Amino acid sequence: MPELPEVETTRRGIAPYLLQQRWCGAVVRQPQLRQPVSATLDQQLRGREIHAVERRAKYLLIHCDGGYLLLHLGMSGSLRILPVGTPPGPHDHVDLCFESYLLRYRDPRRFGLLLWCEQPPQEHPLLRHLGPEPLAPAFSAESLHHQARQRKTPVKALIMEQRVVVGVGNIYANEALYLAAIDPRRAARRIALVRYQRLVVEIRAVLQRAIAMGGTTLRDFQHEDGKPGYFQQTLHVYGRGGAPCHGCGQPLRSERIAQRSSFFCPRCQR
DNA sequence: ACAGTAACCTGTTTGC
DNA sequence: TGCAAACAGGTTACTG
Repeated sequence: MPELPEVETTRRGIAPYLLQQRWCGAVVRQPQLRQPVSATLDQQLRGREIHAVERRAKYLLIHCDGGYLLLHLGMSGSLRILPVGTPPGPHDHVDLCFESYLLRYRDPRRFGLLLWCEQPPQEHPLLRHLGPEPLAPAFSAESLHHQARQRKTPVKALIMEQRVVVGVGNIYANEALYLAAIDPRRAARRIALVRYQRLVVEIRAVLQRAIAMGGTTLRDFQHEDGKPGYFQQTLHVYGRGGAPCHGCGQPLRSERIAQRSSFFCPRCQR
């Protein structure tokens, strides 16, 4: 599930429970994630106070005195606030504990990440090479057009590259290209600046809309998890191969582009 | 420098 | 109906 809007929704959901609080400790049941979870996480966190809960790309940074917890949800991760003593399910790998509740990390596929870091974020190997945030001014049509100059790669692959722009996952790459009327297979260098201007607008619009909707259905992190479906009613192309285009009624095409499932309207997108 | 592939893991869906 | 293959929202490392 986690693309940028869901990570941002998670950040907003957990932040009120974390800010100004002190960690009581951590329980690691399964340390084997994308990188191993520190065996001493409990000692590393215990007693530290949290100052800020930040998002960079799809990473969450929980800033404490003396360092920060770097967290990624991978393909299947989720975080929830639960009462102390809630029995863990099969893929509940880590509990991060406070006095009267806990932050529980669940991740069936274990592509996620949970690291205690003391070096500055901008120097961290996982964060150092990340491109601009899509909602920040540094992400512009001009820079996108410039980076696309020599690139024969399909434009969809380009906008999913983390060093070009962060946080555009497979769903929103498909959606944004549909909204911008650009064929996702088109070589990046064969797209004019004016079309990149529209693409930047649509990437921002689709992400902002999804954040707004995620905020309405995933607001309460204390109870169940509010799962997917939150943005699904408004998807134009993703997962709709063979179904009629919302614009022209022609059947949408489904194709693998750069090893990712892709959906587009061959008539509306050129 | 760039494009393509494999790999990390488990759960769910698809197809025979 | 049952089973195996294919596929899934991400990212990185390696290959040619």
